[in-house]
Amino acid sequence: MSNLKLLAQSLGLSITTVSRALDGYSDVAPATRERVQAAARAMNYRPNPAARSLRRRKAEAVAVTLPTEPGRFGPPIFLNMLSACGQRLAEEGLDLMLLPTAGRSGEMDTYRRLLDGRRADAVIVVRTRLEDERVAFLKERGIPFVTHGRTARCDEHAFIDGDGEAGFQDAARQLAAAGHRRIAHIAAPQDLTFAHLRRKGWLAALDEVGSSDRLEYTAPPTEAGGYEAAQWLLQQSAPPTALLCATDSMAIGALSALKERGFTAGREIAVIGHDNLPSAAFTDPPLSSMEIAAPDVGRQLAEMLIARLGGREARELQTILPVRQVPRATHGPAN
Amino acid sequence: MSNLKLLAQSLGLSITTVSRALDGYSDVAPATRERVQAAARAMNYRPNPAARSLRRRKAEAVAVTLPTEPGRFGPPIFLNMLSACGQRLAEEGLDLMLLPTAGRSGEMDTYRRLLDGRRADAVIVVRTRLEDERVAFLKERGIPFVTHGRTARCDEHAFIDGDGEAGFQDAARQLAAAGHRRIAHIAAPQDLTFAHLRRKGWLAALDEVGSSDRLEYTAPPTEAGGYEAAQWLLQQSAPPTALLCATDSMAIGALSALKERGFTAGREIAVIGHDNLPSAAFTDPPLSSMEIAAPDVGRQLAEMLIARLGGREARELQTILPVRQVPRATHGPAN
DNA sequence: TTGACTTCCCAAAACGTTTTGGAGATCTAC
DNA sequence: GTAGATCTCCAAAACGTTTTGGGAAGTCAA
Repeated sequence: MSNLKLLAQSLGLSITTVSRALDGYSDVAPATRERVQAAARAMNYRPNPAARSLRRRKAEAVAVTLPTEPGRFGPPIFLNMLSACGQRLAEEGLDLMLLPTAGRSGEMDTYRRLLDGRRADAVIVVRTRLEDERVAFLKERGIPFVTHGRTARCDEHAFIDGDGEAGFQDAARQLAAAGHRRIAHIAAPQDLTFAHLRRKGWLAALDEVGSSDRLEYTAPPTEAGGYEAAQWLLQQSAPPTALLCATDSMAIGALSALKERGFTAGREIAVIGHDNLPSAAFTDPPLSSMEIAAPDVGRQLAEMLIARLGGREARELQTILPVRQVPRATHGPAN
Repeated sequence: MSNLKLLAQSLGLSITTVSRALDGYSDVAPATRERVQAAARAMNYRPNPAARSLRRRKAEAVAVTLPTEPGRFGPPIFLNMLSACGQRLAEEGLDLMLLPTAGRSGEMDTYRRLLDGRRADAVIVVRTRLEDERVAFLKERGIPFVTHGRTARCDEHAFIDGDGEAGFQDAARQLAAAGHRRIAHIAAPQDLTFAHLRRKGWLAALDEVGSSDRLEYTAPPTEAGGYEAAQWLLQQSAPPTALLCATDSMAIGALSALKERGFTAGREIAVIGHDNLPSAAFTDPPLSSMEIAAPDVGRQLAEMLIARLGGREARELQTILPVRQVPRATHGPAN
């Protein structure tokens, strides 16, 4: 549209001065600065982002890579988080790029292209795994990044995560206190960090209350996975009286399996999930769940990214958010 | 990392020739071309995107703006669609930018910034409204764009959409054929095009079968909205025997309301939704729904964008995808 | 008056591509 | 042999910023 040259000409100034005036340098007279700013507004001048990032050698953009496994992608609220994150980044003049990666093999290719091409100044990594090659790669290259979820070596990088371990420990403890003795866990694949930690919390609570049963079944983190898991668990010789599910999606599948076998969740068998999906309040019976007790994970994520880009140490940017129980109707006592 | 200058030096060629060799121009000798390409691979050269787009005067990026209304954002599968779209765009060297817009007022600001700054060559508009100022703005500016969903004047722009009207007409017709006489509609706000069209399909079917009842209730397209709508409809003096819901989320809320009043969906009262959410198969009873009968809306969206950027006329890029019924257990006959 | 300091401004050189407008060979046809 | 065609290649000029390294006035102290 309009550029510095035009702006400078129309003001009878040099490009340099106009540029510096807009950037608020101190070596331009206040009067001139205001004149320039007014003119810029009038011509609604916007710096050309390509030219700017060419010169500054920065992309002024953050990328988030989306592992597009066959099937669904993560919890449905995920887009909301990204959206909140993008909103905060935009305030800082940073674009948010969506980088879908096809399958786990293409993932690293995408990363290489991304970084060789300097298309982003920083990266958001989601769906972290305990041993995450993406994280290793980014650390080796020295690119700032923040992960959504922890890894085995997360003491060495910035991350934000909910305290799923404590959440599951709490939940299992409460179930035990309510008289449950066989508290089963419906687990998600254990290479995913969140799944690992939630299981760990469950185990810790079992240790705590001295229960020796270790009923569990691992399945994909979907409704179908939860259904399959519940089916299997219920046909054991000593079936569980409570199902602690890695995600609400799985819990919803489990509810369906219970119903099919004539059980009422919350009476014969307790069910608890995690994520507090919008639909959790509307299952039958309404699903007891838990959720991260912060309204703005996306924004916090952006904040950490910005801090990291500003040079803050990764060690100072490690947030574990508390998880709050959302009791509804399915966590009832053992009968 | 490495640039044309280095590459040219190491090959004893000029920058021009290297550039043209990589772009496959015909005025460079085949032997040279291959030598250059090999060297580029070896040094894993990637053109600097900022420099390229500065010179080409193109952003090599597509933006999608996300209206972040308070609360949830659209159907949960949405991110999957974007992901598929981004994947196809990446093959074409186009980045996908996420542009969250805060509230309906900030929306146009975001658009102006986006386009004044030439940050994107094309735009994806989602959650279209019947009278959509975003569309008007883009058309006025002459920026290529594709909408996901129709508008009142969609004959003048590229769009992709499911045939919700036919889907709802089918569904209502089938309900009538099964003996239902009071088929109510749980509508989403009518400024949203998809909501308008689905309602229209419902009305058409009622006309067709000569039903004069026009039971309906409009609410936000969420579980809570569906719950509220069902509550209201069921306490009318002549309550409906079937609930045709604008979305599965609403249908899930409606199911919950039915249960609360002691009804079994699919027996006393039929319920049908739209979207075929992953959880629809696991509600109690499993929710009858419908869905777009195409596996790759996201990819098709990308394809249209690419065609549009390639100069194809908007008129030739208007896709209405058929909607397929997904009968489960809640569309049962009137008793 | 002079020299040192400020204050305000600017010309020119980057950043890494693409594109324009040839230039020097080599070949073809007469 | 020579005029033109044809093949290869290249120097230089963009694209629109930011940044470097001053320079020309004006101010102040001696």
